[in-house]
Amino acid sequence: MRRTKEQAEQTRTAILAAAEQLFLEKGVAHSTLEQIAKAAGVTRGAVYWHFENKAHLFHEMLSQVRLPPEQLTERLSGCDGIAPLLSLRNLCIEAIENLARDEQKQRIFTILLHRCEFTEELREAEERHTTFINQFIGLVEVLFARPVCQTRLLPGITPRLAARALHALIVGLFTDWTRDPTLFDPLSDTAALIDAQLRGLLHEWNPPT
Amino acid sequence: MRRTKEQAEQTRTAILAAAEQLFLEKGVAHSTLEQIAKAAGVTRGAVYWHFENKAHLFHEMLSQVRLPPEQLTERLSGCDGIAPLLSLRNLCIEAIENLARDEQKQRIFTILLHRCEFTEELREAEERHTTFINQFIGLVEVLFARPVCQTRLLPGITPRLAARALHALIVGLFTDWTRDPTLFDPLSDTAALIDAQLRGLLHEWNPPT
DNA sequence: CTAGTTACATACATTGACGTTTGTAAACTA
DNA sequence: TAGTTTACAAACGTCAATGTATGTAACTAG
Repeated sequence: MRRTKEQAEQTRTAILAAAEQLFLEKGVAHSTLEQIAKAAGVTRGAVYWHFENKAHLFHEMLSQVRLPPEQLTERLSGCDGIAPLLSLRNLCIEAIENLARDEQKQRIFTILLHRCEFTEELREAEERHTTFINQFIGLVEVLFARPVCQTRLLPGITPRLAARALHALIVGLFTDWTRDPTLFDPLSDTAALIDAQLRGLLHEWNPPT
Repeated sequence: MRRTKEQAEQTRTAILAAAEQLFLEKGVAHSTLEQIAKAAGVTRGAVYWHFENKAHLFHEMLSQVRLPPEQLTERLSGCDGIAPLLSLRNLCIEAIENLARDEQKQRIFTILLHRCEFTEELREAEERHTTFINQFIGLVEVLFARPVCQTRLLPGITPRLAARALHALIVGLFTDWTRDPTLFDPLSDTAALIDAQLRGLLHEWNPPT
């Protein structure tokens, strides 16, 4: 009954897909490897063959959507041109719209935000997540601190505060929307929401309509 | 070894406190009743005497900080006076500042946001949570929809969108801050952050300094 | 063609968490 | 003050989940 290499790869992705679904439905801690195996049409033997344990399986699942850190840095510090703020704005809008379009990302972010406890065994995954977030905030702060940008910040708004505000809004939108997708339509409302936030942070923010 | 009534109440609160601490450290699903009992200086017998099971214990823990729905309604629809928007603004600021001052609230909200999976057994708690959030958003939307307020909304911003934006910001700030309390100082920065958001939603938002 | 390896399935042993039951002193109550 | 109830502790039985070990058929390299 041994499978060929590409068949093995298929069962591996089947296990990942089943885990995704079960984590979403019942939470990470409450999903058992037996259930995952069954949902994938295999036994636990297959799961243990492809993954060390549940934590590693979870980790591999996250790697499917996590964009490498370099890419984020590139995108954010690459906003060099004439309009770094506009680039940042478009990046944020893109991020949310991508989430709205990619169903797998939706599932995985829903799991991250609502269906998992960051405890000891998932510490590695948590650290990656935290690192990513801090990197985002840091890069945005640096961007806001550029002379061209900083002069446009309204009184009382520091680069650091602006970066925090923007990230909080994005996280909040993700959180609310994954909890209840009928709350708003990311594909039509995101730009207005991001622009509203930026309008409150900057002088004369007039983005393209 | 039987205790008096008030001693019994003490062990009850001791169990709740121990649960709070353990949920925070290891997550809800990964905390066992045995560990909780031990941390409270009792045995599982005491836990089962005071609480039906872990889900009910969790629920009771939440009830310690959840303000009753009527109170929220009262506060929000009670913003009748001359300046409903200012009342709303102050309410939001207060909420975050309260969190910053009350360590128990911090722990419990951290658990809610980062240390629990909303699965079948916690469904009741999740529903209460969701209901509360939806009520908040609904009430804020109604507030923004009042003629006095709606005329001040910037073009492209509907009452619904404004309510979503405000809630998303607050949730994001809670989420980010409970994850890393060094990110900003709620007691000094909150007002600026809320005002920035409102400034992006409304005409001529000039809050008191 | 055959040895070795791969990709699993199956079986096993262990643990641990839960819920329940029983025991029991001390505190109430009449 | 005797009986009753309270507030637990301690012991029991059960089951589910994990990790591991073993079995095995098919693929593959030489």
